[in-house]
This record gives sequence, structure tokens and C-alpha cells, in this order.
Amino acid sequence: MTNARIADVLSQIGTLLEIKGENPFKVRAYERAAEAVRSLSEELSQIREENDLRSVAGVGAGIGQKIEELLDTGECKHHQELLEEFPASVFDMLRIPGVGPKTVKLLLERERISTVEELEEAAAAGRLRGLPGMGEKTEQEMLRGIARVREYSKRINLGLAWSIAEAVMAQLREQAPVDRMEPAGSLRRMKETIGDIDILVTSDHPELVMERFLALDLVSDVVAHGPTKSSVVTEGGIQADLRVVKPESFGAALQYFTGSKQHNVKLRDFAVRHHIRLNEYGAFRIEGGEEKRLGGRLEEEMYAALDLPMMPPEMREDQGEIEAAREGGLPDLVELSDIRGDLQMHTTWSDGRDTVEGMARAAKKLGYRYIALTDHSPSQTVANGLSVDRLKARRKEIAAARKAVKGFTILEATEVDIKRDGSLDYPDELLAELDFVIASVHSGWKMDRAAMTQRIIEAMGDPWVDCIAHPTGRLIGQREPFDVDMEAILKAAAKFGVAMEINAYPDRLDLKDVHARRAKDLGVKLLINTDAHAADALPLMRFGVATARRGWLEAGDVLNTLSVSQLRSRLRRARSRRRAK
DNA sequence: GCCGTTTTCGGCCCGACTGTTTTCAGTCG
Repeated sequence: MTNARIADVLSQIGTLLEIKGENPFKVRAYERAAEAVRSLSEELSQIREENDLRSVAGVGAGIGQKIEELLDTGECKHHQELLEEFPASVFDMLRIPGVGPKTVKLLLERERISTVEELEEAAAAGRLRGLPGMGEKTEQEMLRGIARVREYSKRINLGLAWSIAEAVMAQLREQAPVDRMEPAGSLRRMKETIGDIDILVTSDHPELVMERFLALDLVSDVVAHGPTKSSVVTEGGIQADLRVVKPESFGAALQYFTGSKQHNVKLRDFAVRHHIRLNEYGAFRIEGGEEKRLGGRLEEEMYAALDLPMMPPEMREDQGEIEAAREGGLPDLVELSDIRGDLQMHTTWSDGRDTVEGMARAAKKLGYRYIALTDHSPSQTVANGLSVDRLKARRKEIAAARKAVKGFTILEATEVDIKRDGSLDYPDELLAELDFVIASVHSGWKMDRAAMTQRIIEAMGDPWVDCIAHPTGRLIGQREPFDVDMEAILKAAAKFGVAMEINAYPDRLDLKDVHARRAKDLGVKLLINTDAHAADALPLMRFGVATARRGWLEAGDVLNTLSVSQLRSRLRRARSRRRAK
């Protein structure tokens, strides 16, 4: 049973206990454990073998026993019993804005309503207004909520979310009297998918800012509007929230609304133990009933109030960052400006839109010192993969581009297909002539776990393979990752000295954050590449760097922060080590 | 149900908003 499935069961238990009216702290314990399991990089079955399930933060005796039951039998008695009490359809009801566990319980007990459809019918018929705490307005609000869930309940990928957010902020900057302005929420933490866009501003004229916000071209629907907070739906169907705060509270609000929720919960817990209160207005010391303000204008002041350094937003997931900060062990995360080259891109020779020289000029303009041209290999017929002859023919154009673009290195490279049996789509003699070889899977997605894992490990044993590209093949929201034993693959990468790619393309972000972090722990080096199919895709690098930062990577963990000579010698050393094996 | 630089028992983040109330419960982020 996968971690994701186990996390779902734990989270469902938490939700059902909440509906039941159980101790809220018990409910939170299940939610916290579910979140912890979801973001593990190792499989629970493996952790159980090597260690104790209780080594996972938030998993104790009770939840540990339930996880064991799930691993052994695929089911959990407690979960099954709860599902008999409350039908699974209640999870859909909880997705309606304004409907929480208490409401679900009330609806079930008093009106026998257990589905969204039944709720819609009852609200439309005015049958809810007799219930305690409910009136006509509540019914209308529920109907609106149901409509909104049906229309907009989707998350979008990070790249799209940023393009919408940047458009909104640019229009706002132009049309409204805003001073400071920052995105917050999961967007600022650079999560791979975004539910809604949070923007925070300061202004001397909050009402005017709100008025202009609601009137922006990009806004297609207004969900709510007040003097300090408004919510709209943008053209892309994604919700955007704008908050206006006072300058002296901007840092506090930014910290607060950046989250994550789990990070904030733990931070506040830490604060309370030190007699400090944190909220969206500032940090306060509590002394004998008196409150002394410690700060709030800058985000750093919120952390400084607790004697902690500021943790980068990408780390704020309650994955050990607060503990690391306390011990002075925060990593110095890799930054976009550390990146000196991009080692996966495609040109007009295969399925790219721009020429060799076009890609080189664009990369140089970004401040890079080198690129690798990784056009596809022959079996990628749909992508116009290069035959051996065409691969050789490409050299002429590369030579010309090397002359034309001075002070810049163009590596002759390939993205070679890993065939079903783990062999490669070009002969070794040819790969040996190339500066850089990236290998990847583009076929047979549905292979079983053991076979797919073996297939990739086989390819890593080839002396000329420098890197595995987009190692799980996922397309966020479109295609599931391959079923592979990532732990085994990362261990093989460490053994063979093969780099793993973080593909920066926002649909991929593959490796993902937790796997990148695990790779680092195992001593594997990473490469952050855009896989650009046109020059204008090269700036997508920022999303790959963000993913690396979410995986706690430092510049030293990422090979394309090296100079070209350092990179070459490292690749050479790894190749000869593999040849010796 | 979890957990320990005040604790192996007794705590567990915080405030705004909404609609329904007449002092507050529920939801949300």
C-alpha cells in the first residue's frame, strides 16, 4: 500500500472523527500524521523494516498500529467502522465552502442528507431554514458554494499560477495606489500546484485598491469583497484573494499568509512556550498580563522575536525546518543566480522551435556560460528523433554556433531513450563521442514496478549515461508517475555516480521536492534543467530551482552550478568510475 | 492521539468573518 493511500485513510479517519464530534486534538493528530506521511520520501513499508514507524513525527502507538494494519491487510478496521457510520459521500459535502463537519453532522442527523445533490435540493426547497443556526441566507450561500465547487474546484500548476498572479499584480500596480506588494500562500512557497492566488499589499487608500481590484480586466467574477479582503475568480477560473494591511503589519501578515498552516501551527506552539504571541499583526511578548510589541513590519522580525533566523518560504512545510533553524543548521539554499548552465533542451533538429544558435544566444542572455543540446534519439519518431547520421550532421551547425556565440560553451549531447529492456537507443561507441548524455523513459509507462525500476537502473549502469531525465515521467494533473522504487533508483544513482534531473518544466517538476531531498541525503548529485523546446522556455528554470529549494538543496548539490571545466571533469571522473565497474 | 529546554500528564495556534444570535458557534486560512 502506497504512502499516498495510507495518508488518505488517515485523513479520512480524522475527518470522520471530527464529524462525530471527537476531541479536536485527536482529530488534528490524524490530520498531522496524514500530512507527515504524504510528504515522506521513503515508503512506510521500508521505514517499518529498517526502523520504527514511530520515527515519523506525528505517528505514535495508536496511529502506528493502524498503519501496520493497512500495510498488512490493506484495510483498517477503525476506518471501515467509521465509514459504516458516515457514508463516503460526506467528503464531497465538506468541499462546499461554508460546510464543515458540524454542519454535515446536523444535516445527517436531522434531515438524513448525505450527498451534495440532496443538500442542493433541500436548500433550494427552503427545507434547511428551520434547523438551528440556519436561515434563508445560509441556504443561498450553500447553493452558491455548490455552484462554485462544480465550476472551479481545481488546482493549477505553478507555472500557470505565476503567470496569472504576475498579470494581476502588474495591472494592480498600474491602476491602484499600492505600496508594497507580495504574493503569499502556496504560490510563495512554490508548491507544485496552487489552489488559489494570495496577494498582499499595503496602501494609504485601501478602499480604492479594493475597488480597482474588483474592476480589473482579468476578473471574471467577484466572490466576496470587504474593506481589507476581497476574493475574485480570474479569467483562468482560479480564485485570487487580495488583502490590504497596514505597513507596520506587512511582515507579520506576509509570514502569516505564506503558511504553511502546519509550519505556522508549530511556530506558534514554539512561541507560546516562550511567552510570545504571534498573529497577523505582529509578534508580542506576554509579561504579567502586559503585551509588548516586538515587531511585524518585516517578516524577519517575526522569526527574530523567537530568536530564529528566517526560513525561506519554500522550506515552510513543517518538515524539520524549525528544528533546523533552532540548531543553527538551516541549509544555504541554491538560488537561481547560482545556475550557470542548462543541460536539457531541444532544437529544430528534433522537436524544438529554435535553432542551435538561437538557443545558445538566449541562454547567454540569461547569464549562463553553457548549454547542452539534448535532441531526441531515433525511437522518438513523433519528436523527430535523430538517426545516427542526423546526430552527426548536427555537428556542423553546432560548430558554426560555437564560432558565432563567443565566450560560451555548447555541449554536444542527447536525450537518449531507455528502451524496455533497459538498453539505450544509440550504441555506446556513439554515446562515448558526446560531451553529455541524458537518458530517459518515453514508452511503456505501464510496466510493473519491479520491471520499470530494473529498466532504469540498467541504463544507469551504462558508462556513458551522465544523468536520468524526468525520472518518474509524471505530467502533473495529466499523467501519473511511473510506478518505480525511487529509493532503489536513488541508491543506484549514488552507486554509479549518475546525476538525477529536476526537470523545471512546470508540468513535470520531476524529481519532485521530497525525492530531491532524499537524493541529497543519499549523496546523489542533481541537475536542474528546463527541457526547453523553445528559447522562451529557458526562464522556466526558476521553477526547477524552487523545487530544489523545497528539497533543501544547496548549490553544492546541483551540478549545473559548476563552471564548465569543473562540470566536465566531474562527468569524466564519473564515467571512468562506471567503466571500471 | 501525540509529545516533552516548564510536563510521562496535561496541554495542544490564532484571529476574522458570517449568520444567526442576544452572547456565540461554525468555518476558514
